[in-house]
Amino acid sequence: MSSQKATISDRIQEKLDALTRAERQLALSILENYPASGLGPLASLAKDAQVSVPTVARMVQKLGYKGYPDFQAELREELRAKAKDPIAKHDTWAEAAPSEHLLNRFTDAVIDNIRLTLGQINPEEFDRACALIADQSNHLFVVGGRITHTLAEYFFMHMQVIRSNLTHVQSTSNTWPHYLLNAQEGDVFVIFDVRRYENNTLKLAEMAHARGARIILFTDQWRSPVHHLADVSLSCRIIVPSAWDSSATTMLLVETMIAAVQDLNWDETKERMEALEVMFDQTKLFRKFT
Amino acid sequence: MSSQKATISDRIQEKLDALTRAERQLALSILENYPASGLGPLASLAKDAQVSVPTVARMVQKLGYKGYPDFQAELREELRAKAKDPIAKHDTWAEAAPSEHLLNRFTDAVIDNIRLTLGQINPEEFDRACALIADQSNHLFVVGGRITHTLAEYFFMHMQVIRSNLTHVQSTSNTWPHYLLNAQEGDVFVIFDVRRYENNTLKLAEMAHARGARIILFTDQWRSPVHHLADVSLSCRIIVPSAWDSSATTMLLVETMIAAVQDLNWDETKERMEALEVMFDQTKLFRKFT
DNA sequence: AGCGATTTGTGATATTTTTTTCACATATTT
DNA sequence: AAATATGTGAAAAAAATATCACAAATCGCT
Repeated sequence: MSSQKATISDRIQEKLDALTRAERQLALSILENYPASGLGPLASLAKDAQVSVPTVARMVQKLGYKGYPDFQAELREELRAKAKDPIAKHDTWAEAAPSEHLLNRFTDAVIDNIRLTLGQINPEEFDRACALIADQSNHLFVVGGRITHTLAEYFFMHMQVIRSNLTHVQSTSNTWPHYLLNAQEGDVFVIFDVRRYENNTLKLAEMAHARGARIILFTDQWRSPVHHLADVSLSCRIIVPSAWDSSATTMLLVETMIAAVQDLNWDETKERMEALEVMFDQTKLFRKFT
Repeated sequence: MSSQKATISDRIQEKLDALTRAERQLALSILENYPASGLGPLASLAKDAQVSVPTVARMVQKLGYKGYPDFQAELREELRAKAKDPIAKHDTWAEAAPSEHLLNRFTDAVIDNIRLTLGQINPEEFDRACALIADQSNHLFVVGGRITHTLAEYFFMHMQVIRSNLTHVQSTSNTWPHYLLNAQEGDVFVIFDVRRYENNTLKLAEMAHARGARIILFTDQWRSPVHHLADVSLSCRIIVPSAWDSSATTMLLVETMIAAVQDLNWDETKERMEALEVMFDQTKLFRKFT
């Protein structure tokens, strides 16, 4: 059911035959660089199309709009819809459920979060962060807060396999100052801090920064205050139709980073992974996967 | 360095720190559905961002434009340029990165996982699971394994706020048989088990099942053997271009379930949540979010 | 080619909308 | 407590739009 709403572009092309010479000239000019030209003032559009002002006014009414602003509003709406589109062709994600079902609304929101988050990411920064983390000559500290400690743990757990020389710090714990005693210039802190930002985390970041460590921050769209101290800030959108915030997008980034670091260290990691496999087989802790 | 001219989006992000709270709120709103919202009248933009008209006027000048129309003109120009650039037509997630960049490949895979996972979900089963979990007369056990224990913990942490009468069990721990002593008919087990499936988890499930408990299972596309015992099985696709599997989709489902259960128990939870808020404010553990 | 009908542009004007800017009260932050 | 930021309501200025009448151009047709 491609009930795709007809775009203005479609509408123009459809009516192209019913238009007069000057109007057609105008129409083609609109399509020329669509939809940018239609979003400027009427007079500019007229000038661009080398057509008079009344012609434009007459045509938009012919197309069925109340006036030029009306026409523009729909163009903007179209742009809005298109921006969200890439995969939004799905009317629903869980097709068996109505679109108002939480499954669909929640997923919509998460996809949106992913889209917006990735759109704002700076790949160079991301790569730089991965390189920092992959370098085993720096000690790696992983820091999580109250909500984020599961993400931190997830990240830490994988890093344990990928590299050595790392520590997991829980900022809500009161033992963390001890860890800092070992921190030195050049060490790397991966810090998770989303709203509501935790003062402990900020303090820890400040001390780490003072000691010359580099900070990679996973935060939300409003950015933890830690980001002033961070070498690389990755801010994720976390809004969902829930009383809670979503960590799904952050999880995606974390996993991507794990994969990237893994790739960088593949030569060594390979052996570790294989060793792990053997160990699991021996202990019969896991079933063999076929 | 890319010779791409800096977009307004870039510019906003760059200056994000130099902006005040309301301005930042506005800036994020502009980025929200970029660039459509910036192309409408100033007043609408202000309304969308829930910000006053002068704030908008002040910000665009702060960004270096002579006035709002000036700002809009550049937005249109950008749109024009983008439409002409054949390379920009690529639908990448991180637009600043080539489509072969891991950020894009990984995200593609996850979106795919989400799509396929949601497509296979039975909403009635999902709702049934939520209802079971929301019912506080059943004791709730949350069970995680080696990899999944972070997800289990995440789920448990939220459930602690939403309801009482629950226990977190780690299947890899050897203390879990003790928990089972308390399990009785009608109790609910939420079990996480993805490949490689863990024998301990299976045993635990068997015992729980034998005692008449009901099982809700989060697993992967190949399904843990536990699924034979489960009342509701939610299987998630977890394949990504990495040596590891992805938990992002499972996380999405878990969060959706948290939101759904939250909704079901909202009357009671409301108070708990508010109490929590007050507590955080008192302890000054978190900063006030505006 | 030439005629009538239709379309289009011109220039002006009225109308509406939008932008800009104020001063000041209220919030918020430091 | 002081400094800074923000919203309110209003009003002035600017810009954009909608219209009009009429002349010029174009078109369709014989």
